[in-house]
Amino acid sequence: MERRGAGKRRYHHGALRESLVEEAQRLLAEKGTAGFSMHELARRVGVSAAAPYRHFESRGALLGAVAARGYERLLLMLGESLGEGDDPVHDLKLFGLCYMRFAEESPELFEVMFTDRGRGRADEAQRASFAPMTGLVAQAQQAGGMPASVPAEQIARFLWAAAHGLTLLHLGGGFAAVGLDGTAEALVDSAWSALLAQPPGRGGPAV
Amino acid sequence: MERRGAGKRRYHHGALRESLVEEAQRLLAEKGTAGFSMHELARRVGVSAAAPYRHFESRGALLGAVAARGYERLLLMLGESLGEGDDPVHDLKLFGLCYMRFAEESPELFEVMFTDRGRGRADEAQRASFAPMTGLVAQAQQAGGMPASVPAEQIARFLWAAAHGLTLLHLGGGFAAVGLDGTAEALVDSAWSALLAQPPGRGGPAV
DNA sequence: CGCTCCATGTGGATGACATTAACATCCGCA
DNA sequence: TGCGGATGTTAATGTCATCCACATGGAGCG
Repeated sequence: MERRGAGKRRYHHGALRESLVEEAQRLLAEKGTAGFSMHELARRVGVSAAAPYRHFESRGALLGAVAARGYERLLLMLGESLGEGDDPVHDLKLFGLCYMRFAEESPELFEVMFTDRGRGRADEAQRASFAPMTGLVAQAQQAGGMPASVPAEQIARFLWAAAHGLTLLHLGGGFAAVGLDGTAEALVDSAWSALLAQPPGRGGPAV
Repeated sequence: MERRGAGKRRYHHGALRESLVEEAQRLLAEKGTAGFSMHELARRVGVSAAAPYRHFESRGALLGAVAARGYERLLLMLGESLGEGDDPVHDLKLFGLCYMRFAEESPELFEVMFTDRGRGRADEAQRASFAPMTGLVAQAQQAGGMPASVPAEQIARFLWAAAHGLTLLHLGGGFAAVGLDGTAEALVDSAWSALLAQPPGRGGPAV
């Protein structure tokens, strides 16, 4: 009840929507996706349990907003990590690294982002964070750092999937369960080695 | 013991544990992980809401058992799909394909299997389904179908992650959101192409 | 054959949750 | 100044997970 230190308790919060999304991130990080509840969120923000429904249709919608926020942050991080390099192959690696770091930093947020079956702006955001990869791959192909025999989009999609899978197995303890593990850096490194090491002879379609 | 079709209602179910796990899979497939509830499960099996707790410590434990069942099935499928081939590289591809097919067939089960943060025999099962890959990679390396400059386990881990990521993005609509999509087969194919296509010049560590 | 015991079920709490409905406030605008 | 809708509040409703005390009945013992 002690909102605003000055003792003035306003009936109207004034910036509930925003506060909700922010606090939701914290609550999520604390309790995990499963432990997250509207009731507790409202409690923390100092508002009644029904109030959030004036701003979000449902718990899912609220989480959708949180996910959107997450995508914004991810995009920001990706942008920062890339900016300067002029080696697209290197940038692609940084991309993967950044992806993993983000997930490592806020696993629950990451989960919400990719779990949000309920649609939202999520698709758009996902597209936005994927787009740069295709560009980088194309650059790499032109620079001769990557095989041009496969469409850039296809390679990009594969790289994305690899980063995604690496990330999830890492977070979920999949690698540990199998007796392998390591930091995000080590994982991306090893993935990249596996990827760039060339099959001998010809790259024939053994399949 | 199965349902006495016309007979009397037995106070003791006789095979509750088993029935629960079975029905849970159906319920899960129907309602999804989030929609799954102990109450409804009990209702469907024709038993009181408390009964399941005689057999499982918690909802999580029940789901853990379902996950274990899932791993069994996955292992079976993997075993079947591999059996005959003598080309390890091809087998690896089949492995990925099988993985995706399984997930496509029972997305909720798949989710439960890899979401089960609560531990259980899951680790063991995961290890078991991963193990064959390392072997196949090693074979492929010896046969010259894969670069030997990288440890087999590392490559296997990477392939696993790739398959996992491909699967999740496929299921979650990630690819569709980005304007790319396709069947499991097409996805694995394209991933494999991307993987096997050789970088030109030298495979130097650009990074 | 009858009796007792324990695993397995039953009913009925408890406390949390998501979501809604009906009512209260108050901000901004005519 | 006064009013209407946006934003909050309280008080349900119905579902959930889980627990407790009691019921049942099959298995083994006498």
